[in-house]
Amino acid sequence: MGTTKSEGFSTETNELAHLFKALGHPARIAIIQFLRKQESCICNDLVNELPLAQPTISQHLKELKNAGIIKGNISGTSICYCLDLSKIKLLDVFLASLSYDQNQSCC
Amino acid sequence: MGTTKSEGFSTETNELAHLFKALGHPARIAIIQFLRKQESCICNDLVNELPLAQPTISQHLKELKNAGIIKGNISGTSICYCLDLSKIKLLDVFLASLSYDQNQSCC
DNA sequence: TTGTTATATTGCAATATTACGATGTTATCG
DNA sequence: CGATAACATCGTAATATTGCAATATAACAA
Repeated sequence: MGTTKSEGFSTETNELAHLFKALGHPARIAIIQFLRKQESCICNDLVNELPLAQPTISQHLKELKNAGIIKGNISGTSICYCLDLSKIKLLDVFLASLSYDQNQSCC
Repeated sequence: MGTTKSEGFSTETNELAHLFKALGHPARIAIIQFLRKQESCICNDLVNELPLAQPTISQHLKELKNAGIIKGNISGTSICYCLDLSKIKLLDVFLASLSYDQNQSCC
């Protein structure tokens, strides 16, 4: 155990969980907030922005890329990372679907 | 290590990460999907719906409650769990804020 | 070539998460 | 009262995550 049991759940459920999990770390939220703030999406100075060592940041970027939340292009010596809005939209749709039902019958 | 470093990040960043993390497991997504599907929000038969043992489900419910995503009221022998939409809305607002900027200058 | 800059990968220690059997707890039923 | 039903909690094994130093790689500059 320690392993997440994914067999009994639908593909959609598993994908949503995987995306949410990728966002479930302050460093990764901070990366996304920084990307949003940036004019360009080149983020070479992330190391100076976050209170984490360079390998740790690299690891978090990898996880976000793996989940499909950001995409990166090599641009000379640095790398250009940008948000992939299609995945964000998936999450947005899911969360929005929760607000429609107002069966507040007991709570 | 193994411990998440939260000191260097803003309160908002940490809270968002904490909420997303709570959603980062298929069982917890399934619980929320089930809550959405239900007419009433009494969810005593979650044990029959999910491919997990009762203590495991109880643990996941606790985590969702801890994050403030669901709230539970005792109702006789069973417990009534419902979504707390205010937290959902926080996430919704964050995700929506990512879609406004269209600085697709490189990717 | 040598050096520098930007990033990735490896390896590991510390800690967290997941899952579940066993066992509590609490309310209701007979 | 005792039995049952619906949870919660405890304890623990297996595995995952986090963070970083050390090291590798790759592109460019001098």
